[in-house]
Amino acid sequence: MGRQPCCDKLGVKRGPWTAEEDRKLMAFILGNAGRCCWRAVPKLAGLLRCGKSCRLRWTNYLRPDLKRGLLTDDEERLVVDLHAKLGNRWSKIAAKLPGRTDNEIKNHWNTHIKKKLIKMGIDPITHEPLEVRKQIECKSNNGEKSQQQDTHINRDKDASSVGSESSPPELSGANTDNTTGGTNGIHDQDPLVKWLLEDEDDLPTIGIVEEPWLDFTVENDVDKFNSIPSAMSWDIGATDWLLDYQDFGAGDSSLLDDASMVDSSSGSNL
DNA sequence: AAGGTAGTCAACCGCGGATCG
DNA sequence: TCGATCCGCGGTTGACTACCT
Repeated sequence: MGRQPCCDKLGVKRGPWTAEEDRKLMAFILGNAGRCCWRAVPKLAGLLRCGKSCRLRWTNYLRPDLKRGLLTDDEERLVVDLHAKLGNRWSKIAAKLPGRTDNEIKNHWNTHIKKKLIKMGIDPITHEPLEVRKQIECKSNNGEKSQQQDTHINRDKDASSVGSESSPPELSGANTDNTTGGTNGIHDQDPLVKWLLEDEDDLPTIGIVEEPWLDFTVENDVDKFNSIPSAMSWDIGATDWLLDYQDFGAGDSSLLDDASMVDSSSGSNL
């Protein structure tokens, strides 16, 4: 493809992860949560991967708190609403859906929700009814600038624009009352946006647990983590998954190759 | 049955921001 | 203050699968 590899080291493995690699990564992270940076993980875990690849594999697939399977209708609606407010800021959206990853939501958006919205006659970019969009484009062609597209682009580019943009598109998807347009500061009063803008500390508790293993960054204080009992990570709601995972057995090379196995083991869905 | 096409999703890439010395 | 390093994010790719002809 002509792109430079993210890791210039020769011999770094790429492509799909094997069950053995998954096992190594899981074992290392669970045993050493927070004790080093991602860059050091592959070396210490005995993997021929770059740290970035390890982090991605962990956050998108191996994390114990992940749900698997299709998004529920409620989750889809929430994604649509959040997308209307935030645009393609998938990580922010994912942060409001416990157990879902930004990658998963992004994929689901592109493969499912986008089409649904179009079928419903809603523009997946602006969240305006397509008829309204056509009218706007007509106006735009007559010399009037289309605020809709610009607004969305700005939102994508500038996180700080949320709540300050001049004419944000209103909620769409389940909410069809999206033709009212916005006024300055409208998002300041929007409970959804308020919620979105809350600090991570203020996340609602629905389905969210403390996740020390997720705080696997270089900033973590090594001593602090050393002081945490090694079993602690598993006392907070994700142990069932681990138990199921372990039940597959170390000799089961097909482990995790089949996503459905993980689906059934996680057993959770909204 | 075989080949082509579309859909899905895991994984990769490069950029921007945060942090550190 | 500045440069180096690392991480996280969003966009994109490509392998795999299902469906169609």
